[in-house]
Amino acid sequence: MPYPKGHKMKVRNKIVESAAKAFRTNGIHDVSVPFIMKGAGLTHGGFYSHFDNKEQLVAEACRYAISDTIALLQEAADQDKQNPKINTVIDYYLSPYHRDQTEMGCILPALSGEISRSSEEVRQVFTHELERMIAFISNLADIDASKGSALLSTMVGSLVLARSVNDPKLSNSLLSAGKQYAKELVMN
Amino acid sequence: MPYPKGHKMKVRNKIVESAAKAFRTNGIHDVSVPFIMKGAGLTHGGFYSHFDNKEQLVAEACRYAISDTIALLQEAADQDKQNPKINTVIDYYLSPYHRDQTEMGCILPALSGEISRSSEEVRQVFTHELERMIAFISNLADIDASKGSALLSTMVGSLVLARSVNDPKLSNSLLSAGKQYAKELVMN
DNA sequence: TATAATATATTACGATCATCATATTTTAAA
DNA sequence: TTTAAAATATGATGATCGTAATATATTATA
Repeated sequence: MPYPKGHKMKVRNKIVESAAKAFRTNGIHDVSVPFIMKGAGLTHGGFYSHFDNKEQLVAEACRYAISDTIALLQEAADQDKQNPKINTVIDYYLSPYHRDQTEMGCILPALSGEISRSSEEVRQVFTHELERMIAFISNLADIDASKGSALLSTMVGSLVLARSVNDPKLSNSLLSAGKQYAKELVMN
Repeated sequence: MPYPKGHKMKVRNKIVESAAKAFRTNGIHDVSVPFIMKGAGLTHGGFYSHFDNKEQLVAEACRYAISDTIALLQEAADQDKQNPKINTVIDYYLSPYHRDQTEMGCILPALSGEISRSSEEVRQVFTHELERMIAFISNLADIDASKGSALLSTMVGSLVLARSVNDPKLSNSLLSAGKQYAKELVMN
């Protein structure tokens, strides 16, 4: 057996990571297989020994990206012992930093639009991961899933709009408004 | 002078309309110039006598689509004399009908993700139209622009998530939660 | 009806895409 | 050190893209 045990799996993970980064920055359709492979330090040829097609990679990259985001938010919540943890998460989520740092940011504002036009396979994965995200948020805020959904929707909507406008002042005000009313929603 | 006066302008408008429909259904990058022209009853060759490039059309289609949406929401608001008008708009915006009718629906949930990765020209137009949308919503709900922004964000976020999930029950619950808390936001 | 300006269609170009076939490199085991 | 399986790279295919050049069709005016 050539190549060390687990080598292929490691490479496969690097491809998924590269894709998850690239998709969040540039969208799904705008990112090519060769570009993703280059980001993983490879050439395009070997792609199909790892995945059946691009759509399969999209599904895996979605799963990876949401898990990553949940872990990141959990970490942010754990670090701050003072505020209600949900407030820390809201502040992080709707910060200028998160708005401008698309590469490592939440996948929901970056790709939801495209996902809604993707294959059933991708939407299936996305659905499952979104449920996890809603559960995470609701649990952290100690609210029911319905209220948690509305909270997440406000966060996602504010971020996606803040990212799409040209005017920094308007963008910041979208973030601020989102933060304020997201927190009020949790409390009332 | 061949062709009747204003003929070219009419054709141009048909191209913009065709693009606005196609983009909302299939995204910007996934829709080709030949496809748009076919939707307007033409072939692709004449495109560049109407527009400098595709990006210019994207900008015009965005402007057209948002104006169209505002007019549609205004009409819905005017028809219902009983409820607070904003509630009628919220109910329409977060209805299963609007979720499933992407072709004529609001551009914000459909294209915000892609717009945030578009040219300055497109983002400039989008910014201006979003400001009009916020003003319209705030005015209708009789709230300030900050609260109006948060309201619109909640509506957009709920719809974009409801469109991207695979499970009808989850999708409907995202709409319902959005409706409920959007209305509460207006009242409190 | 003939003409000429204008609008549209046909055709083509180079680039890039997803995908695949084939060649080359890598390295664990013999 | 050799070998052969496994992983990766190279190169090619057909499709489609945005864009442009050129040919054809249309129709208000003369």
